[in-house]
Amino acid sequence: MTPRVRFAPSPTGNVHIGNIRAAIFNWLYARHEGGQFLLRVEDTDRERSTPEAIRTLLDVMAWLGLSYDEEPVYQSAQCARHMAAAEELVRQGHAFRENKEGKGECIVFRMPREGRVEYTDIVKGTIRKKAEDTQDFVIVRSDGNPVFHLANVIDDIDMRITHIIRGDDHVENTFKHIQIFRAMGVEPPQYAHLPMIVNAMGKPYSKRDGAAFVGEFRDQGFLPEALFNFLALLGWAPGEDREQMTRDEMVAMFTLDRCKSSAARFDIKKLTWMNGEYIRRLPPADFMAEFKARVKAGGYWREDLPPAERDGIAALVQPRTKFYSEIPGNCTYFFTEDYAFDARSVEKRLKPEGVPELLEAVVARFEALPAFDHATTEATLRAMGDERGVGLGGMVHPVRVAASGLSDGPGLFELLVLLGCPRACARLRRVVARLREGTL
RNA sequence: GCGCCUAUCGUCUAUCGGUUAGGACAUAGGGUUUUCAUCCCUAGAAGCGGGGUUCGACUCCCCGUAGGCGCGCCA
Repeated sequence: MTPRVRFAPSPTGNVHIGNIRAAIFNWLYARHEGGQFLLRVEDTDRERSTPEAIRTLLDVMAWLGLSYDEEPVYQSAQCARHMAAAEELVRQGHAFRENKEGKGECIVFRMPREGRVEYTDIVKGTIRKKAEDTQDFVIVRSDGNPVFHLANVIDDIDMRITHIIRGDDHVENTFKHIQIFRAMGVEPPQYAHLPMIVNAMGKPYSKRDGAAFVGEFRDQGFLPEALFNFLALLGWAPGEDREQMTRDEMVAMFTLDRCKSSAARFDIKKLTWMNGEYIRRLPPADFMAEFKARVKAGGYWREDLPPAERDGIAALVQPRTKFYSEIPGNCTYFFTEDYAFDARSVEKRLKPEGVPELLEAVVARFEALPAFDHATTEATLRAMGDERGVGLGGMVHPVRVAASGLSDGPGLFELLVLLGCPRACARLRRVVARLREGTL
């Protein structure tokens, strides 16, 4: 029998990072085992389960590449089936009607009165509980609607789910669930409860800890591959010190018995590092697509940019980008003459005595150059640095700040060549003028 | 309160009774580079406490301690 697993979120408009991690583990397990990964939308809460919320859920799944194998099941459509099951349970004596607190008649499921209830969790081992520590629970509300436990189990039966991989917060529910399975005459599936993801304080990860929803990571410019890789490593380690892996590699190595059972802290620094790794390895065309979109959104994009210049800029920005939302903030000077000057850099590199004269001298030499390329610009500044006894650095720093407004970024000569001689010299001249006016 | 679960560097983790307890992120220092990023090198950094079992415990058992989860006519 091939394994069938499912991701069963309730669509609330945002998909929490902990939730999607469960989806990832289910997906990896299914793909590793050659089984099926199914999606069940638990949309019984009609208020929150709006079409937009469902849309968001599907978008997030697609973004992360969490492909599912059959048409999604919408739980709201299964209500009649749930009720029929409840009636059956009453008929069999596994459940009974009761009017608690005068709210009207509801259906209560009977838990065992003696002995113990236990199951073997693939990641946590055997978990057991004395029957006396369990309690009967409502499966159909007095308003006639099935409760989560009932709906969840009946749907899992109907979908022929073989392995339930979900968050740790469900371990207690599992005692209830396996009893419903048995009462329905169905052998319970295998369970694997994943550790929770917690924040830097070790508390449950929430909105207050920064990005908590998948959409926020996407907006900040994290790559789905990086987020997927990072999340897969929270509670799972393939061994052999493997960390950065392709999706195929993860699929090949994923097993539930290598999952840990203790909570994992979400370390945004490591995610950021990993994202930088993924961005650096991106094919230039892929980077360009996002680069262009971000620059455009920032209002800096110029359609008239020659392709060579455009590609050159992206090539310089790509290796320095850790996440996309750094764009275009870290490279506006490529697109506009009205770039911002970093105050500390100006103070350190442009304010010292003699800088205007130095920049003027650079302009004079640059404009006399027969060719304006990496070799000639570097040779020029190197020679000037030697003549003045300030070294190459003494030339590069002021020129960089004048030309870009910043003291860090791509190599100066790459930058100058991309700007071209006329534009670069105009920038230096403008800086000289502003320094003399005292307007910088 | 009751029940269940968990416990290795600051963080993610490896270790399935015998290791100088390994790797990665982060941090610090150094090298390369015109800066930044990258890259390379180096350093510091861990088995919660107490009992057992064993020739030998991070590893198995028990007791503490701490934390998490659950105890809804929420999901």
